[in-house]
Amino acid sequence: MKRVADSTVRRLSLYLRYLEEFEASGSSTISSDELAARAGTTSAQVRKDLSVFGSFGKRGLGYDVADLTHRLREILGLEREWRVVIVGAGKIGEALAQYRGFRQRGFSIVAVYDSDPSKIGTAFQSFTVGDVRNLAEDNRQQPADIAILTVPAEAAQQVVDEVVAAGVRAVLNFAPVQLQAPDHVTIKTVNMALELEGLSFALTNAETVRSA
Amino acid sequence: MKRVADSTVRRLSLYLRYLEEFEASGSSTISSDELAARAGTTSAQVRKDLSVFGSFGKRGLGYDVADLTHRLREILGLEREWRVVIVGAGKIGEALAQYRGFRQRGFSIVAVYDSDPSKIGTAFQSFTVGDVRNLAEDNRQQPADIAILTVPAEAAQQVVDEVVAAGVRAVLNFAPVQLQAPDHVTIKTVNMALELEGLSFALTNAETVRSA
DNA sequence: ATTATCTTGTGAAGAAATTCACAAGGCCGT
DNA sequence: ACGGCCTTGTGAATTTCTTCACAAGATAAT
Repeated sequence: MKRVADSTVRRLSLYLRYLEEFEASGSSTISSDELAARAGTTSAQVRKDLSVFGSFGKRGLGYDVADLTHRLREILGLEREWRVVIVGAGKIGEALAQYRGFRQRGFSIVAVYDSDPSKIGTAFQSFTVGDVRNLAEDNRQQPADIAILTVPAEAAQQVVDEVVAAGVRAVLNFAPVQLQAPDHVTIKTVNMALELEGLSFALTNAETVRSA
Repeated sequence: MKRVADSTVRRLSLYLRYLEEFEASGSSTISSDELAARAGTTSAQVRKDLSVFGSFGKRGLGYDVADLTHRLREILGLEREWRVVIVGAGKIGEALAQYRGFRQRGFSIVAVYDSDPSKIGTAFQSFTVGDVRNLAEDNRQQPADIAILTVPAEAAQQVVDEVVAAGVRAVLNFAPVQLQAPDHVTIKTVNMALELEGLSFALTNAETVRSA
C-alpha cells in the first residue's frame, strides 16, 4: 500500500470534524462541494483524499454522512480508545490534562509524570503526579499508546528515550527541539514559538512578500 | 517579489534556533550541511531556503554564524518587539501567558482578556484579566500586533472579528475551528486534537501505510 | 423508458516543492 | 602563484501535491 501524505491525514481529520457537525444538524447526505466549503478546500481535493482509502460516495448523490463519518473514524483509528500519558507537570501539561477535546475524541489521559521531586506526589487535576522513573514499570500493567511531552527542551530527548523503552510508539512533543527516535516511533512536534515567528514574518513582509 | 512558502518560513525559524545554539557553542562559521543535520533536512534545502532572500554564505567556507543569525532575525521580523494579547483566560491561556519561550523571542504579552464576568478583574500570572469588550479601546493607546485566541470554539469567530476591528493583523488560534478574516489578516491555527489524530492514524496504519 | 440533472471517481495536466549535480568561487598550504 | 580541497548558489531534473475535466453512474420526473 502506498504512503499517505501527512497533509491528507490532516484534512481527513478536518472532514471528520465538519461531518460530525453536519450529522448533528440533521442532513443525511453531503456532497464533496459542501464538505470542501466547510473545510476550506476544493471538492476535487476532498474526493482525491477519500479515494486513497476507497470509494465511499454515490454518484449524483454525494456521501452518506453517517457512513462517511464511520469510515473516517475507522481510517483514523478513532474507533478505539487510546491511552495517553503526559510527561511534564507544568502549566502546559496541566492545560492538556484537563482539555476536553482529547477525551471527546477517544484520547484518554491515564497518568501524569514529572521528574521534579517537589511535584511528584502532588495533586494535578484528577491525577497524582508520578515519578517518571516509574513510567516503564507502570506501563507493564496496561501500556500507554501515546506520550505527550511538556518538559523543558533540555530534558525532552531523554524522556523520549524512556517512553520509547517503555513501549510507547507515538509522541506529541511540545518542547522546541528536534527529537530522535527509532523508525517505528512516530513523533509530532508542536512548536508554538515557531508559529508566532511565522506570524512575525507575515507582518514584517506584508507589503512585499506574502506567505503561502 | 515572489510568494514565500510557509514551509520555507518554518525552516528558517528552525535554522535560527540551531544557529543560536551554535553561536553559544563558540564556532564562528557553519556549513549548510551542518545546519541541515541539526534541523533534520538536507544541505540543498538549506541553501534553497536562504537563496530566496539573498546569498549570505562564502563558497568554500560556509556561513558566518553571527551574520546569518542576524539576517534570519531580520527576515523573520524578530529584530523588534511584538505586542501580543491573549484572549481567553483558561488553562491554555494561562500556560501561554507564562511561557518563557515567547518573551525570549521578542513576543511580549501585554494583556489578557476574557468575556466571563467571573474571570474579569481576577489576577492571572502577572496580569489582571480585562473585559474583552475593552480590547478595542485599550488598543487605541498602544495597539497590539498579535492576538492569541484560547477561547471555546463557539466564541472564536466573534473574537476574531473583534480583534481585527481593533487593528490586530495576526492571530494565533487554539480553538478547533476554521476562522474567517479579511485578506490582510494572517491566521494560524494550532489544533492539538488534530495532531493526536495524526498519531492515531500512524499507530493504526503502522503495518500497511506509513504516513509521510 | 427516456431525458435531464447531479455528483462521484480518476486519469491527465499543471503547479509546487525537493533533490541533484556542477560551475563558480574562496581558502590554505607549499 | 599554483594546486588541492571545500562549500556555496542555482539551473535542471525529479518527485510530490493539487487542480482540471469528463466519463460513468445514480436519481427523479414525466
